[in-house]
Amino acid sequence: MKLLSRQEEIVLLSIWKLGDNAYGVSVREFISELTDKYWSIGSIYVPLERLTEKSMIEAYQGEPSMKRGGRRIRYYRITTKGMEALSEIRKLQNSLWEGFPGPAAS
Amino acid sequence: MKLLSRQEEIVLLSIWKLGDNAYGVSVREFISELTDKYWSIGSIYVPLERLTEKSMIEAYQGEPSMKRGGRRIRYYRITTKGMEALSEIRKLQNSLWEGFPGPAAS
DNA sequence: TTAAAATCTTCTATTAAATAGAAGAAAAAG
DNA sequence: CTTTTTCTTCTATTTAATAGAAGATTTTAA
Repeated sequence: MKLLSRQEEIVLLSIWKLGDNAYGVSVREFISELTDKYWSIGSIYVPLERLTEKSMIEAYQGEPSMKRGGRRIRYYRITTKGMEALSEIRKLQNSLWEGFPGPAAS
Repeated sequence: MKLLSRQEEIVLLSIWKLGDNAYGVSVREFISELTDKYWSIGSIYVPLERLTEKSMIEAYQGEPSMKRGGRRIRYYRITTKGMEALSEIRKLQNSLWEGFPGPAAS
């Protein structure tokens, strides 16, 4: 299996962390706060679509009417395949980073 | 500063690990063994050149005559800037992966 | 001493991913 | 009913990853 790209890793983990509140806008906010960087709309939605095509995440519709103005929300959840891809990249990272000085992983 | 790409992370850390034996072919071998995957020549040399342009690594010539047939070897070492980029990406990974089930980082 | 083989890098083309943001859809608020 | 908000779709552009042929340099072997 091909390795996860950086952005795929970040987006996947964000979805995992956001639980039942993972959708385009919330993922973007989460990543912005985490990295303290600007992220364009496309830099979130394009990977979301690609990860969906690869079946690493799947989309589902939220409740028909939720508070606040806006379009119907397209939520995402991570799939088994997505979790496997994360585990694989983590194993690689563990080998690669072994012995590196500085703060250890949490 | 822009985040390191996946391949940049892998190549940088390989150079760091290989110490005074880091050059194109040895980096490629190292990564192949680590990942148990095929890596084309270009998938190593292209990032090496880009990292050099970005001053995250620097090249130096090896001894004029070393054993084995072959062209003069172009060795690399990681720079301060390269180490900083690694530290930055590691910090991000530590936040991102916090709480993820499975083997912790080493 | 030349030819062949080995080791290594340069070069360039192609494919894939990241980044950017305008435009539009849907719902709530005024 | 118009405006404002929230959210996604779409598509263009830039950047990175992948591939491997070709060429350079050195050793080995004939």
